[in-house]
Amino acid sequence: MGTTDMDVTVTEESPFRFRIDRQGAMRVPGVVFASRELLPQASGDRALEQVVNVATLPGIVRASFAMPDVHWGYGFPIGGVAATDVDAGGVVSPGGVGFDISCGVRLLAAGIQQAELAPRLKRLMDILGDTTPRGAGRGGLWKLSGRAQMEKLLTGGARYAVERGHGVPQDLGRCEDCGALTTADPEQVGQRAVERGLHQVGSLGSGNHFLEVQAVDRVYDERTATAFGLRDGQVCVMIHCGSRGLGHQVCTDHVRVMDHSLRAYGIVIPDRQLACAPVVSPPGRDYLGAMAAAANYGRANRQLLTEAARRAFATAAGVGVDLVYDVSHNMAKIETHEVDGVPRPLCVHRKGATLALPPGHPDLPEDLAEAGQPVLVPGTMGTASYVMVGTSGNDAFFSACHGAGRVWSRHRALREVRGEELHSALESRGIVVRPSSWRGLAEEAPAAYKDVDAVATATVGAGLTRLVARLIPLGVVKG
DNA sequence: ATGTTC
Repeated sequence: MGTTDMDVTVTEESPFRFRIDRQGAMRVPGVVFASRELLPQASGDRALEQVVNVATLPGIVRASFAMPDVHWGYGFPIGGVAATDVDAGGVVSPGGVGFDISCGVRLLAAGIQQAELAPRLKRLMDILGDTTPRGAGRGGLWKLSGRAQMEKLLTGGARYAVERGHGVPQDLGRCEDCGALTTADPEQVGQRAVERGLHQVGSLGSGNHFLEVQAVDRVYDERTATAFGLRDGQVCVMIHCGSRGLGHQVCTDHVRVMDHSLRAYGIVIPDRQLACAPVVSPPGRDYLGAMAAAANYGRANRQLLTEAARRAFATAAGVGVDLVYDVSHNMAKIETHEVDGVPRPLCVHRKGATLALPPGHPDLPEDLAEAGQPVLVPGTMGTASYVMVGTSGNDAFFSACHGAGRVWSRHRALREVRGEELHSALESRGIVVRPSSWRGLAEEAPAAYKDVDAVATATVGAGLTRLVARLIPLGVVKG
């Protein structure tokens, strides 16, 4: 038993699992999967107050969950998972998804081993650096002709990109939802969002987004790794990006609508950033349709960047690249889960958290049914990344962590780190870095993040996932 | 995260 300086009391229930008891307006308890060292208040972060706030939302069931990489975010914590009962007044909240709708990670496996690539790595990174659009406000690889074509992309996601020649059909079997949510409603994506998105398909963006060339450093589960298409020493590519200005504008627009509709639905919340509406209300349905459309934009974005990586590997190394998996870690989905022994339709918000279905789950595509759903956990520059798989004992609606999790603000990172020095330090360790800006590099310094190895240990220790493979960085293209 | 402050 311990009390934080923010007056949020956490009780250790079992290793890597802490409970926040119900109090005040909380409808359910909080549950935080972490070690004591990973608890957010250890770094002066107020995310546990946000876990408490989320527990007050209308219709929330089971608990307000936090993953080991949890940290402060807009309204909801990043690394937060919350499910509401659709048929019992449950709400959907844009803040529970985040501004970067369908931000996510895609892992590619190249047909080459680390040792074979070594003499050609610098050339590969030069090509990737030159051909991967990145930076705030920058354009992408695919310029859409106008709103009509945008609506096709918002409906078809990665599937539409592949139909237009940007990828191969096999890619779609390795995308969550086969590359497109069927619930998209492009009409709910405003004109301003469409205009911002027209020229950004196939671009990394900025902040923590990146394209990284990696090698499989260790395989923990040979059978599952093989099912995913991974082997020891293999070169991989990890792409982390989202829905750019389009997703941001969708979130902004619908937060405003819901902020104005709170009174009409009699919703009382402790923080305006939790603006929400019943899932079955017009603002709720409109947001979910727009969110799904923006999610499909994010998947198409990662599909275009995959094609750029394929061209670079073909040129620099003469080898092919296969998609391992594509996950979104900023999403809300209507899913069926048992609550008190009864299957219920729930709106599951995962913000900085991924779905992690266990082997045999009926929602898995055929070729992953036996292995389970891949969970992709990027570290930070110069650190490892993990591939994990879902497990059946996961009571957080089959959810898992999404990365290392920030501990320093961007402001503090800029005070503590110089981009040029970080670049030298990484290059001296043999990691080839192609930055977008020195400032951006400093903001994303490894010291600004939690230890991804500790996050992985806590995630597995809490029973949320099993380890499959560990990846180490060879080269980074920074957004 | 974000045409990095409508």
